Amino acid sequence: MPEYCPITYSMKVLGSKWKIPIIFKLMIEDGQHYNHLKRMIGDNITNFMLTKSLRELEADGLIIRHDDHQVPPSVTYHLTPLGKDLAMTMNQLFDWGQELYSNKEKNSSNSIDHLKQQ
Amino acid sequence: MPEYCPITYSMKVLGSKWKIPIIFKLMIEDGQHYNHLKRMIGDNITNFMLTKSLRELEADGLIIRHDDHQVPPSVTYHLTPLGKDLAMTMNQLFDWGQELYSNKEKNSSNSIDHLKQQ
DNA sequence: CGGCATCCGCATGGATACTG
DNA sequence: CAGTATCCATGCGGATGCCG
Repeated sequence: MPEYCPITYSMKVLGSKWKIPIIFKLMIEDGQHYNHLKRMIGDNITNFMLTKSLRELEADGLIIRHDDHQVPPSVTYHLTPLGKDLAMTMNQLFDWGQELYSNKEKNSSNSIDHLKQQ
Repeated sequence: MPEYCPITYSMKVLGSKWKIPIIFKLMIEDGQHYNHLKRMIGDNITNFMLTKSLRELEADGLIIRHDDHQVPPSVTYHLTPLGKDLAMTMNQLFDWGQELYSNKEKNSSNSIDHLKQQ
């Protein structure tokens, strides 16, 4: 059964744990090498998950894997136009995330204020 | 350890399976009753998951639960301003999802074309 | 350098039955 | 009508080790 809602479909493609960080890093600097990407993400991603995520992003047409066929291996990853089109949406999600966060902070401090008044 | 990236934070809040459909339905028609919402989503969501999702969305400040304290029970769910602020982002994700989908279709038909040429 | 193979724990989500 | 309470399956993601 196909996925009819484009939003749900987008969430499926972007929703796994490391996809957004990867795309975000490639937006900052396109054409990064595997290990450079890994270091930028923070080194807490395993090789397995990084490779898996990159292959899926490639299959979904968001990035392109460029292999120089050298020894030692040299592979770079680039955003496709489709991948780059995510920039605007990312910015909006970023802004909304900050709003969400400050909203939560506000609620927390309200609870603290409530305690202080006792 | 807090979540420092607002985008990743947003994805955590919106990422579970039924959150987006729920918000989307409330955008179409705000103030829906529990069972009406359930029917609109398609009846394949269980009571357990719907309740769980609604409670989490409420805790995150995206929706408000309004209980009329009647017998029989009458409960409606409304989007908060924060929830409504998602509309623009949703629209962009919708457009991008369609782009993503047509991109995939194109690749599929290319494969078919390739086969046809043999 | 840029991966892949394997095993495994745990969280997410589903099925079913029951209730104020 | 609007939920709860349990139990259970699956799959995502992590840990570790090996490879061309």
